[in-house]
Amino acid sequence: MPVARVALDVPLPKLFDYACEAAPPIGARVLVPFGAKQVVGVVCEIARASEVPAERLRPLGRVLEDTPPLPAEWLELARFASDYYQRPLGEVIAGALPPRLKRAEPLRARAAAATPSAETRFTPGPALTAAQIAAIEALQSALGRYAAHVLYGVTGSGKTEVYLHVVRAALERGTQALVLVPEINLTPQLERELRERFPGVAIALAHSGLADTARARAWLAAQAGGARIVLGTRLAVFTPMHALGVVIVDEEHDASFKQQDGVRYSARDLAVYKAHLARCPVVLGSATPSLETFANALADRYRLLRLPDRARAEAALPTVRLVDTRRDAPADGLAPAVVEAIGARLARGEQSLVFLNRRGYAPVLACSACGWVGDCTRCSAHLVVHLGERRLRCHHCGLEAPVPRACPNCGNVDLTPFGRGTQRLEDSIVARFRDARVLRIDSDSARGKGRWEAMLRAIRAGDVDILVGTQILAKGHDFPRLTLVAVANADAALMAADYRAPERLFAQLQQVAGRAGRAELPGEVLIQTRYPEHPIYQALVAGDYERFARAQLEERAAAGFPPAVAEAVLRAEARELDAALAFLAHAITRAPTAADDAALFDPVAMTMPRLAGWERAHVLVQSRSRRALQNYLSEWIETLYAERAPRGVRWHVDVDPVEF
DNA sequence: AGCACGCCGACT
DNA sequence: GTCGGCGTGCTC
Repeated sequence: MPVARVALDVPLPKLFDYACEAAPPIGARVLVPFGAKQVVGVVCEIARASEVPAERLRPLGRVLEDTPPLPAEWLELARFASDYYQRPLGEVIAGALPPRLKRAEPLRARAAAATPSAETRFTPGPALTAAQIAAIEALQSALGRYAAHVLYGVTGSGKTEVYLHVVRAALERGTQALVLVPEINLTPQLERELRERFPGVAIALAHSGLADTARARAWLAAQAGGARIVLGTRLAVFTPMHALGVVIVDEEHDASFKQQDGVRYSARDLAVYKAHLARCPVVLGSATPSLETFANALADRYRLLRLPDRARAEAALPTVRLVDTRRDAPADGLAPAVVEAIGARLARGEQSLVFLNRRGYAPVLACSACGWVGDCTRCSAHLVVHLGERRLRCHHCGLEAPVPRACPNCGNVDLTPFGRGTQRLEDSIVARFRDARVLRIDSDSARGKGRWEAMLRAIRAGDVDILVGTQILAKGHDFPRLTLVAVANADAALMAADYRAPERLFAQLQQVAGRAGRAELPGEVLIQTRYPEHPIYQALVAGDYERFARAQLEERAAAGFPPAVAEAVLRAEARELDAALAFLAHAITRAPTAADDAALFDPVAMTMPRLAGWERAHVLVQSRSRRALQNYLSEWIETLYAERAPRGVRWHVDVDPVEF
């Protein structure tokens, strides 16, 4: 009797064997008895016999036939993620499946949609630049085989147009395209563009904003091949595809591609592997490629395609100027030079954007009498003042409290908001520019169905003079009348004790700077800083990402940081920090010895030790080679799985971590 | 992770 | 007397 080896959603690094009369297809969803319950799993292997004694084998429940078996290539990607990210296959599969398919109730078949036409219609776009044509030709010639490309194009250089042409070429070969974007807000705009340019082509969306049934149906349409284009966020990388022909990762440098809980995968890295499995090209697009990606390009593992100029001949890159706030002191957050520049735009009927990457009214509420500070009880963070709703909010765990009328410690009624968020900045800008139409855009003001889209329309229609916003505004949008970007408080990010901080700050500022002057009007960027001589700001003024990236890579190599080395952490979480640290101290004694190709560091609390009531600490592991790191980790955690973690302590491995 | 079983303290 | 605390073991 054959044995079905089934992946189940349990934190155990193994498959579970079930007896069956006839072997179910590999990749089938099945309902199986597990302990006292019936659970949904996925058949990963068929074996002739099991190591489990026959009397303990239970019969496979039933095969769930409302969906076809998952393709071998899909299982292969899950298996790769399981090995690379050191998580049991069952957990990887459970994290990859849309929630609706983790339930046994059959998904009702939907009336077949109109059959997609055989031929691909493509609405012509703007005339292409020579650089765009060269990039498109290079990508087209790579169709049908695996090849990784970095599309390094300055803001406004028309990367999207390159994507569209490559998607077209993939569709014309009868294959599908997978397009990943970092944030859910970026999907509507790209979806609209895809629908306009590919009329009649079925597009499937894959992101967490979809209803469960819609997400499952999109998944099935992609697997069956009816959906020709799949567009989504990081989770879309797990969409099974019938005939994948090209993978595109837009804004590939963006940290959102790294999943920060559960299976901590990088969708960008898995996208590259997915393309490898499908033998198709992958395009990693960015104006500021991640250092990992840039290093791969320099090492000729990825082919570098440059778009050095803006696509519209009349649109020049914005000039970047530093405003030294030691000399030009800001009032209410804006230096006189910035106020003057905004005033000039108002006079000319142009738009300004004031960028402040901190939402809320003020980041801290404090008592001037006794020094009390409004802190989150669950996180090592201050509560942020949201004045409109009169609430204090933790931006990490979502905890909310009313703004206290008096100091909870000493009763003083004079509580002071310290610092400045977008709400406060908006207030002072409204007060200063009385006749201007000011719009604040951050994830608070954009919440609610259709709000974000409506705001974008208002900006494009010219109904707004001054925008105040966070990075939600920074990505991928074209505002033709926007000619000034002022960065209110860039220096905050310089203080971060994180070797990735310079890279992130550069990318963010370059990104937001790129909103200025995308049409015929010239753009200007003003960055307020106390450290105008800092190399990051100098690099931004020079507009020289490549030089900055090379310098950063040298620094990283000299200091022994990625991408010169591969990193992972073993992280522990507990109610008390000591319990987490004690577990790690014990775990270290179980680590493989005699490994001269991996270095283990001491257990330390994380930079933000407490999150949502859990105290977090970790042990860093570094290695010259990814393969060696992987072997080291799997050997190590095999012993940890075999032991039981102390009560109240949970642990996981984070490979290629971005949070320390 | 769940969930069962199992052995010791304050209550319907 | 038993409800329930969480320690330990197991899930094919």
